[in-house]
Amino acid sequence: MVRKAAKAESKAASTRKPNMREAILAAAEELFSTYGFNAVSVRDIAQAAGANPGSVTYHFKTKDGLLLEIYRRHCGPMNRRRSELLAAARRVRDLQDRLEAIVRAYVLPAFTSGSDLAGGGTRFTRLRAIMSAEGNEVVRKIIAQTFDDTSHAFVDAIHESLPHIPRTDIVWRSHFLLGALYYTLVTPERVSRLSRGSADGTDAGHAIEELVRATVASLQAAPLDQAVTARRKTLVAAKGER
Amino acid sequence: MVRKAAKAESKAASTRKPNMREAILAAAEELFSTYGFNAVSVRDIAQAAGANPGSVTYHFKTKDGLLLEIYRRHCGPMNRRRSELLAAARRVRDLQDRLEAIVRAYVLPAFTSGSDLAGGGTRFTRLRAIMSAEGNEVVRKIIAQTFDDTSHAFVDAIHESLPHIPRTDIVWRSHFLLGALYYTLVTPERVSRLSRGSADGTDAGHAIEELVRATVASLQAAPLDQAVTARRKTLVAAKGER
DNA sequence: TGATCATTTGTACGATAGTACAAATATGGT
DNA sequence: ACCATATTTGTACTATCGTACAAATGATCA
Repeated sequence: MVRKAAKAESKAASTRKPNMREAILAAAEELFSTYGFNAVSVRDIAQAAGANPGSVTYHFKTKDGLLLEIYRRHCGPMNRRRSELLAAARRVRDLQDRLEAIVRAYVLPAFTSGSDLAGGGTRFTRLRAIMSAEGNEVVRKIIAQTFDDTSHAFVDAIHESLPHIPRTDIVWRSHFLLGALYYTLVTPERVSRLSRGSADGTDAGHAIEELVRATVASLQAAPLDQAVTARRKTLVAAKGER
Repeated sequence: MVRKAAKAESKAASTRKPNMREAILAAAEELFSTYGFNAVSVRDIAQAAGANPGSVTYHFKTKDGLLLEIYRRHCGPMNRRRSELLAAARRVRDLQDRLEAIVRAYVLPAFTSGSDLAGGGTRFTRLRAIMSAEGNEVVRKIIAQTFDDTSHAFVDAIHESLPHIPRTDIVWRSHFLLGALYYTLVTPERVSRLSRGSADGTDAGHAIEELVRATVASLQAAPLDQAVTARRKTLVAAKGER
């Protein structure tokens, strides 16, 4: 039915689909990032794109190939943007300001895509969040070979701004940052619900600010080793914890 | 386990041999929490449990019903444990200690299940993480009606310990906590990888400590509204020192 | 225009999905 | 031991999955 309507329209106005390949990519990105990879069928994507299932096979060979292409499309611009912002952040003199700039350089490109239109970055990061949960094998390889370099660069930069914090703790806290970022994009309505309407989880700008502030504070916290010893003094009557 | 209905008619299901039912539940929990709900078939579960596909239908009617039962099995004990720990935490005098105890009361039950075997809590929380990403409708209802109460209670308790922080910020930061918790359980190997082996992402005990410390620090951070003005002061002070 | 190549369509195939259901079997009360 | 019922098994039905492939259609250029 959709196909028929589209066909009729194209005949009447002679407005062909400019690029079916792009339409399929856009539809797949939207559907995958909303329902997950496994829950979306090739036919769903084709229908949403106004295309034929066979076209998907033609352009991307397999469903995994389609996912791969989506990643290829976004990873480059996003990590390039991150590198730029990170380089700029490194040049900030004030240590406190520099740390915040570094965190912002990591978070910002996840919300604003450098290549696509409105919400492109958010959509792709939501997709990454879902894929990391579903544990797709194709994605795992891309992540390891594309994002780990970036992550290492950020950990190093943060470590420079916080020399007294062990690298291990910085890794943990950066990991928490990514988890918080993912979760916010996956279930933004939860924030609205829990705050009883006083906060809007879908407000990307506000989410970034909250996330940056919380992360900077967590990064500056005393590392565990010092914490435990400092804590031991007052913590005696609680539990016989090892 | 042998619950007997008091002389009721045929409908009372007295489970004489809980083995198979339990085996199916355990297998489903393990598979769902590893590969996601959509990627696992009823036949996979049956085979892993050493059962017949028909048995799954008999005991749980549908695949969704099986998922529902897994949630029912864990939600009660976990939230009860949380309430206990939260009540104890509220009685802590020192505000700093109290805040940490509250956060710990939220995190701890997610790792250690009160009802099941070793790793039961971790497994179930991993399942929750995956389900929140996949966006299953059945689960969404349970979450909203079971976990939001608990979440509200924790936000309130935290707000009592940090009266000067607006509730909205506490909601955001608690949200980040849950995201970090989920992500750590879903991809623990990433921590090991990024830390180049100096940290073990699967070490639940250590993960808890890192998470609690980071979260407490983030909760204590100046709220966003005040951030700008507070920042001005330190900037001026820093200028004066140099 | 007609030939050539790229793309889209339509359809089909084998595999697997969730679930239903009758037959077979195990179990507990009397 | 017998019966009633709870459970397990085996199987089949329908729907949908990813993908392949030939035919139809569109576009490009000599």
